Amino acid sequence: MSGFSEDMPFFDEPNARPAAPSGIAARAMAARSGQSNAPDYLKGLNPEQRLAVETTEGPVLVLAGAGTGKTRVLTTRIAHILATGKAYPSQILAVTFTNKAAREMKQRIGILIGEGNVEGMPWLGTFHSIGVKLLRRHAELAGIKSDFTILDTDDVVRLIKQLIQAEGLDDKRWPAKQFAQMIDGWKNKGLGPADIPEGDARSFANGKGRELYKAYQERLQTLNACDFGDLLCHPIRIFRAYPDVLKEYHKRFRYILVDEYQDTNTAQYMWLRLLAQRPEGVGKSANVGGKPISPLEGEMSGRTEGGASHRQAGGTAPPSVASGDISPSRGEIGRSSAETRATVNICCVGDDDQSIYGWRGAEVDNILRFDKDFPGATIIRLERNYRSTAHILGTASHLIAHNEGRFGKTLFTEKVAEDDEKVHVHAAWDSEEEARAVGETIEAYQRQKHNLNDMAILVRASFQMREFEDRFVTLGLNYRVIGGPRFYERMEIRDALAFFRVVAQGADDLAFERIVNVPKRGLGEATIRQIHDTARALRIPMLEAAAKLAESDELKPKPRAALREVAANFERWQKALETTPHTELAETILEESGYTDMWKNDRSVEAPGRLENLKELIRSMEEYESLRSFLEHVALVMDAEQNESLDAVNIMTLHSAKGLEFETVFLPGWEEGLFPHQRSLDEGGRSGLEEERRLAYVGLTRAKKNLHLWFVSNRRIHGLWQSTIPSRFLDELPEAHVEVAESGNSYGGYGNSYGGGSFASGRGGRQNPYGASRFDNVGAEKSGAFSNTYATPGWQRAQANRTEATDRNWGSRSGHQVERIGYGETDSGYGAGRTSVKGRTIDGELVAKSVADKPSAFNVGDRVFHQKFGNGNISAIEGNKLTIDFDKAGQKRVLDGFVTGV
DNA sequence: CTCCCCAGTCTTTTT
DNA sequence: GACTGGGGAG
Repeated sequence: MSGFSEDMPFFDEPNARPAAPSGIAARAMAARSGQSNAPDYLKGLNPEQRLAVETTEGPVLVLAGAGTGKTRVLTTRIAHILATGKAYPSQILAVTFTNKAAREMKQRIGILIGEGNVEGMPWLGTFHSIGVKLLRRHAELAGIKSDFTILDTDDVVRLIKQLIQAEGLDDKRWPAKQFAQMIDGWKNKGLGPADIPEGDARSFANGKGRELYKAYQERLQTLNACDFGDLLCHPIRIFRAYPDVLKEYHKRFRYILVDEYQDTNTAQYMWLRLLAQRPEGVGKSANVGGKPISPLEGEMSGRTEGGASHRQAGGTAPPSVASGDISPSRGEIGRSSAETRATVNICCVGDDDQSIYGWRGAEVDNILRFDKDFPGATIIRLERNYRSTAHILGTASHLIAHNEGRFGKTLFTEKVAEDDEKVHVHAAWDSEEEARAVGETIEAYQRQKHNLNDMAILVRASFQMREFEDRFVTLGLNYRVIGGPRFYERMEIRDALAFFRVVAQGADDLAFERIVNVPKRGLGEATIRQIHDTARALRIPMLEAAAKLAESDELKPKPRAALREVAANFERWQKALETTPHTELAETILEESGYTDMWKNDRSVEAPGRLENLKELIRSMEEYESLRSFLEHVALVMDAEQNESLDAVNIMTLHSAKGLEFETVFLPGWEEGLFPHQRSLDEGGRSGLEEERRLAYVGLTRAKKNLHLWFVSNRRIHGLWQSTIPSRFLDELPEAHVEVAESGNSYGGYGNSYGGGSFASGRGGRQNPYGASRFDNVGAEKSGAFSNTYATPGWQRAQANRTEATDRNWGSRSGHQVERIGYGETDSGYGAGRTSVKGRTIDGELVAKSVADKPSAFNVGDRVFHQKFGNGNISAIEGNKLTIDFDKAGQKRVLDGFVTGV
């Protein structure tokens, strides 16, 4: 609750060190009393874990393989430092990447040392949230005020677009989004406008890249705003320019801990180095290495002057250039006697094999280079896996062994049960069958009393999710999608926040622009430009400018009145800010602005959900003290909460599955082009492939007991059906631990080809790896159960699209009986829209049979129920397509097979 | 100023 | 196939 503990005076004392045991320490000692043995919190750790916890001094790298108790080590280590009185909670810097990880750590430390004491850990958080904290304290050193706003990606893109237009450039030829990504990339490397490579600068906006970047930074400054990258880059700049400030933090942070170190980017690396790198060891070794300031300083100046050449020489890993500079001096510190090395107590935990974020700037090199960066580092490997069966581990290890350039770890487990199942590999004809078969497998597990919550489907790309969702809706199987669009990224949330932002900070022009004309008030481009110009000319915020304009006669009556109302509204709300509780005020704002009404009057399907989200937003505000503190958290912290109480299958991407574990895991889509993804191969070459392989490794190691991989022969990509070949990763799995499904939910057609040594035997000159006749036979045996697969739009279209080459594979299909057709809940489902016109030429007969021969059993006015949309009344019928007015979801067109009479 | 249609895009994602 | 953003028509 009190955020003041960090400002406790003892930091000013030179050799401040808790002399007497603190409350926690005392308690830990009490726990230990009576036995000379380890305290409770150390019990149950294996020897390696314990070493990682107890090696508190000096640099430590913990290589923690999947499922080896990484978080446990991290949290216990903190507890240990606290309990032994080595530092106060406020003297520990612990950084994570995600809020989720930070939250979990806080919670688990709380369990170890008592809830109340975690409050005293103000420096446990994400890189960004700690960055904000630093920046709020020293904002003026970065040229902004400490109440700066944090812009998210959307704001940034809009801002850049304005700048591009202001430069007189074509914003179509030079997309703002692309430039935003470039800036992000530069900031990930810690590069300011002056530091970026000439080539980069030239490649955008007719060579104006650098100017644009500069203009962008200036604009941020005048807006008193930061983007996410600045939250790291500003502190770095401050630390470098103001050694005194840095020194303050050197004194403060006795212990530094970093989670998921393999995911750090260059900027985060620099940031850590600055904080970990002590020029002097507690008063004694000021002249060791002869460099009073962090050696990074040298790297810095080098880069500013000869940035371009430096970068070329350094290739993709600029810091390695720097580490060359650093190592000698560090070496001396490292070798110097133990008493002077109260310096680099940094502990990084990570797994090079789980580095999957190279594409957003993470440098695996950071972790691979750790012992060079921090000479004398202790490297501890955690290889004892507590999660998965031997088969799963064996499979994952064998796969990842195909990568070069890794530390090399071999996970092992001690629990080997005879009845452990091997890893299953299944083949399916197309993605729909894949979804159907996975659904059946899930239901089979469910019948064996497995919880849906313990099962997960992990996909490579999010478009794969849809088919599973569709299938599960028709099955009535509960599922939850994890990691979709973030709560605060939704339009209504962002709109609402924009209102709040303007109220809290009248100078927030971006927010103002977002909502001046929301709901529509007839304030178009022309009026807004006028506000803009006035604001620029008078150097005042747009809100003020709007108020001024409303009082002048420069506007036509209509916009003038509208603007006057807007200005008056904000003035009123800003006044109320002092007196009204913030949740109440928020509600008032949304009411009075007409925003809630706007959605109430909206007939679209999403409207009710949006209103619900707004309510949720207000509800979540209650946890915060003020509107301002809420806004700060919402920018950084807020994410959609999931309904944990519901028993549901989890669907998510492989990326968002990192760090999670499930009893049963399904990994669909193991095909060349999708996984490994073609674009990774094209853009990343060999290292791209290796990152994909690590992603596969992450996927495999999520499973505790049951693991099912799938690949299909046909997949629809960008709306087109394409035949695919099995992923090369399947070839890299060890036969001893893998079992190719022969029957059951999958067609067994592939079994033999695997037995022959390769799934992908047909790769390259692939004629017909799935063997048409064999496949047909299997299909025929099961026609009763499976035939409806071939009535799907995908099938229809595939037929329409078929070519000479694929023709014979399809040959005998069309004779199958059609039971039900199409997707249920999308209006654009089967038969609707343009494609049908073309598609029918070939499969006209089939369509005619299945659709036209089945007149709808419903009548206009009937009350029906739909799995996804709930209850509604039929308002029109056209063949088997029903138009239904749903009570909640609004009007929708749906096929009759998907509703039942009520 | 607003609405609608068409064209272009479609890996992964945190903060 | 589906979604977004821009341009053109009303």
